Amino acid sequence: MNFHGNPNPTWSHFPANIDPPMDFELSDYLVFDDGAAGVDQDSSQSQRMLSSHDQKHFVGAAAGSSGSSGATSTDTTNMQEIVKPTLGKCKNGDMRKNKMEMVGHNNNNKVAFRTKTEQDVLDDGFRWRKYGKKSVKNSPNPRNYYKCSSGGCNVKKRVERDRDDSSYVITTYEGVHNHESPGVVYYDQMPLLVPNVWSFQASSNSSSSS
DNA sequence: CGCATTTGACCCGCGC
DNA sequence: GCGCGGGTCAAATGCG
Repeated sequence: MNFHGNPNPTWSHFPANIDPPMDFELSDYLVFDDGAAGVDQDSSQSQRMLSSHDQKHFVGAAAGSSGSSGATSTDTTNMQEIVKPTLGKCKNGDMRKNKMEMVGHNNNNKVAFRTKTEQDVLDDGFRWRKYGKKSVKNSPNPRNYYKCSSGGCNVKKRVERDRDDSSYVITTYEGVHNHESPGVVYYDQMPLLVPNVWSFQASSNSSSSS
């Protein structure tokens, strides 16, 4: 995959007041704090069930466009809603703990998006290296696993198509980038780093909710 | 040549 | 204890 040649914008770095020039539709946005891995195989179920949840926030503040990595094709992007599930399913963070460890608890931040797009992989401005692909039982579509290719950055990402509506892609981010993205957007002299936004949201959510 | 992708094997947790 | 399912590794391969 190529994020650089990808005509898609870095859709995740969203300055609040910029029109999202994207050709997909962000349908749902989930924040999983406290390391709860509720997204997993239940991702589609989660957000579906979450849609009935009353904690919804519009994504406007975290949405926008980056336009740095070549936002070209665009059409309409409708940010719909942010749902904060705060699920507590917590399976386990990393089963291969003997081989790799979660560096810091930043990795506990999990965010899942459901995005309406024809593309399999959305360009979020970061460079991802695919390290696995797996067919999951709940979905006819394979799930792809990516790691941030930046050294020292242990952010992971899962991408799968919605089993019920293949026009939707469910992207799950795990962890927070400890670096700026190649496609970082400077907005008002401030680099907008999506992971930071997520981190902020997640932490603020968790902190404020308690 | 370096980096990304592919893909089968392996590991681990969980449920029965 | 065993099987299943999900997640990760790592060698091979391809591409720029």
